[in-house]
Amino acid sequence: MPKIIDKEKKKKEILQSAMKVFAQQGVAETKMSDVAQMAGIGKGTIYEYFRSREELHCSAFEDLMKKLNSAVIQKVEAATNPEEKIKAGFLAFFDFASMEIEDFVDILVDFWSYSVRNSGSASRFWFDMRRMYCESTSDILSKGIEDGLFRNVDVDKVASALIAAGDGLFLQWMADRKNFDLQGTALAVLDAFLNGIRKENN
Amino acid sequence: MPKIIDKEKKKKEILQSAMKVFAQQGVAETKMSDVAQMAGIGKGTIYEYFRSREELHCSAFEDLMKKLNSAVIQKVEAATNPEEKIKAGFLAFFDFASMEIEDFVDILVDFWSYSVRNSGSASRFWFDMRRMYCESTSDILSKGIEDGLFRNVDVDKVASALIAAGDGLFLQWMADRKNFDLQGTALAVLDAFLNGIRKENN
Amino acid sequence: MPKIIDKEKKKKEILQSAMKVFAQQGVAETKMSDVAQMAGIGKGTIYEYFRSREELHCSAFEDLMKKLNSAVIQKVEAATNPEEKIKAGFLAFFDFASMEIEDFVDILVDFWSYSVRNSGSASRFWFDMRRMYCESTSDILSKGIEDGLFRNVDVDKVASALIAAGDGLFLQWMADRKNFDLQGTALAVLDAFLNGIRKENN
Amino acid sequence: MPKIIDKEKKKKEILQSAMKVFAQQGVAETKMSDVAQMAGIGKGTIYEYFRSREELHCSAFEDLMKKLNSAVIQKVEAATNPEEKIKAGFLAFFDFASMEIEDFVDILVDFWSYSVRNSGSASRFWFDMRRMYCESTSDILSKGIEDGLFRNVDVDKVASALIAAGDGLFLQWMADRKNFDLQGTALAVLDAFLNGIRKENN
DNA sequence: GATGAATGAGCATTCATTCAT
DNA sequence: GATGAATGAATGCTCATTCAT
Repeated sequence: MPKIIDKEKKKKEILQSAMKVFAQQGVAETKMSDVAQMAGIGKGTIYEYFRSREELHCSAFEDLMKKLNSAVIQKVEAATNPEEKIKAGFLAFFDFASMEIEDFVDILVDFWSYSVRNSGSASRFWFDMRRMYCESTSDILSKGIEDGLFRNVDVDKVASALIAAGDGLFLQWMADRKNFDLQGTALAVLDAFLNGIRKENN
Repeated sequence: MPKIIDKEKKKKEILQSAMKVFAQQGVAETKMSDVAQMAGIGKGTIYEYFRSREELHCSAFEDLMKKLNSAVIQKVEAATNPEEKIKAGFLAFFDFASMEIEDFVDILVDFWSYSVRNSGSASRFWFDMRRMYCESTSDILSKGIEDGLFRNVDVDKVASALIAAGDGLFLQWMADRKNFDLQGTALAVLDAFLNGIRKENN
Repeated sequence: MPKIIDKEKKKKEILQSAMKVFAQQGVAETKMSDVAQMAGIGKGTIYEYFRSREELHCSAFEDLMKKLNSAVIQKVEAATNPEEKIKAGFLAFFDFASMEIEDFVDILVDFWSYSVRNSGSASRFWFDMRRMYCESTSDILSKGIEDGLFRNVDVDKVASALIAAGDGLFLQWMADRKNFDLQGTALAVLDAFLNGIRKENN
Repeated sequence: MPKIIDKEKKKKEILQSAMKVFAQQGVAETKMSDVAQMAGIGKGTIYEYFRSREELHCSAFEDLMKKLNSAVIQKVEAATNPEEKIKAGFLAFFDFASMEIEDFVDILVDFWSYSVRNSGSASRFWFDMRRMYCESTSDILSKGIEDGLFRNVDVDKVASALIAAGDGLFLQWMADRKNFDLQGTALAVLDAFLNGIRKENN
């Protein structure tokens, strides 16, 4: 079934082009013709692969989330103890953002903006991912408490706090990418957090 | 004997209506006619008070920032010691968001989205406010270290982390306002932070 | 009845202001508010004196025509023989244009444009004036032929030609006021015309 | 296999429709939707071929000027002696106006009006054409003087006068097309002019 | 399947006119 | 009478989407 493979491949190419344009000029300012031009195809062709502008937008979001997700999971699974897993997951987020998709980060805020207001599939992706991160972080924290490494904190809230700080740092960085020391501040945040939950006799 | 109108007052009324509509349907989706209808005036009247849609949008942003700002400052100044000031400032942000302007919070993400991409006056407001919060928080932290209350942390980074966590929590809450315990999580975040920087013998 | 006099005076003031603005920015680009501002009055006040923008425009045209008309008639009547009358009438048109209303000439083309397309009162004014000039010129020419000064030309057509040349010169001048020698060319035109109709033994 | 369209041809069709509407209701009163309706296409389609209303207007002007120009040049070149060339050029203008584009002539005054006030490309076309006519007429007059056919007149001024008379006649005709004998008056004007410059012993 | 010409609903903005004061 | 705040009809232009080829 070579045709299906081609279709999937072309769809991805269009998506990549769309994300490039989304990143360069913002989702709101991106016209279907811009995407077509960037992809080197005709405007109509996009509609062979995406039902509408909306679907293209959601697909781009979904794609971004999936990539981010797998990057984080991979790092977390590679780490060997709770504290390292927390660190790995937290930093992986920023590694991904600043290294792999450098040019695409701006899209995220557009997506956030969009997600807050919509209950569509795009929103669900973000929401689900966040919940997953929280749960995953909670589990790691619970394991750490169980292992006597962490104080007996409210794991759900601390997880939420950590994820929240991650988002917030990201936001700050986006607003001032040139001057904001993302990695350094992220490490400081981690340090503050871990000091806050680490058992004192450690 | 011409009609005498309190132009400033009417401008504010229109701004309030605009913010209501921005909050309900998003900045991008808000039409000038929606604002006019919400304000109970004609479309043309808006242009008597705001040069353009853009100016209306920026004014709304500016207004929100100013209100938020003064709310936070007031609470911080009322607190008497560094830890209380940190707490007061952090929580004031959420009090303001969830209590005073409840219906308007959605606008913030739109503004964030807008600000990241624009270097116009709207962006500057957000950026300046954030910098001010960071500096103000840094000062409080320094004072706390000086007073022997906090560990000798990198105040700028911790301040950044705290602000970041605040933004992130806000974002999470916005995405799931019904289920997310903003106040509780905020307290947990604060607790984690303060535990992380508080001198252990305290 | 002093009030009526005041009304008439104010109406004229508004008209003058309107013509100034018409001349500066063109009839099409002139807003009622521009006229009001130029006249130093409120927008609404214009409507106390003119039923509509249209009426203001027509009145301006009418006024211009009347002034031009009386200037020409005066010069013609002051001249003593047919050739001098022809010269006087022809040149009076340009004297008036370039001296008395210097700043207002641009309005004329707008009026022409308007008149061609409309059968309203503005159009009629121009049309009637033109007809009057032609008739008056024809009469002078007839008198000249009768007196043995001019060849036996078709007076109506020559009159038409002269008026036409006058309009055309005016148009050329308006298109390039800095470089076009209106008086000189007008004299050359007159010379050519008069040579063409003058009895050769003169 | 995309639809292949003769873009140039369609652009001309739209231009023709635009000129029809311009002629019927004036440039100022013509809406883009009127043009679209006349052309039997959608509003948006016009913008596929013309960047803006302004460009459409200029293109119409340019087109008219070019057509008029080539018509005149053709007639002049076909004539064999100076007097015939002068006649041919002068009458060609009116032939063209009254025969070939009958319905479109009204546009000219709008264009004149527009050109007087603007220094854009539309204005330049008119201005350049007029200058060219004057120069061309001057050359013919010079040749006639050289050949001993014409008196030693100021060729530039006489040329200007002739062109001016042409424009003026045109204007008169436009104002009263039904009753004004354009051809007859034009011939009378020519006659008057030629009599005025012709060497008396001819 | 691919295309891009065509479309028209939709929106920001303008401005002549009105009318309450 | 004078005013100017208010209005909303009107318009140029955009762009997602369609569909004939």
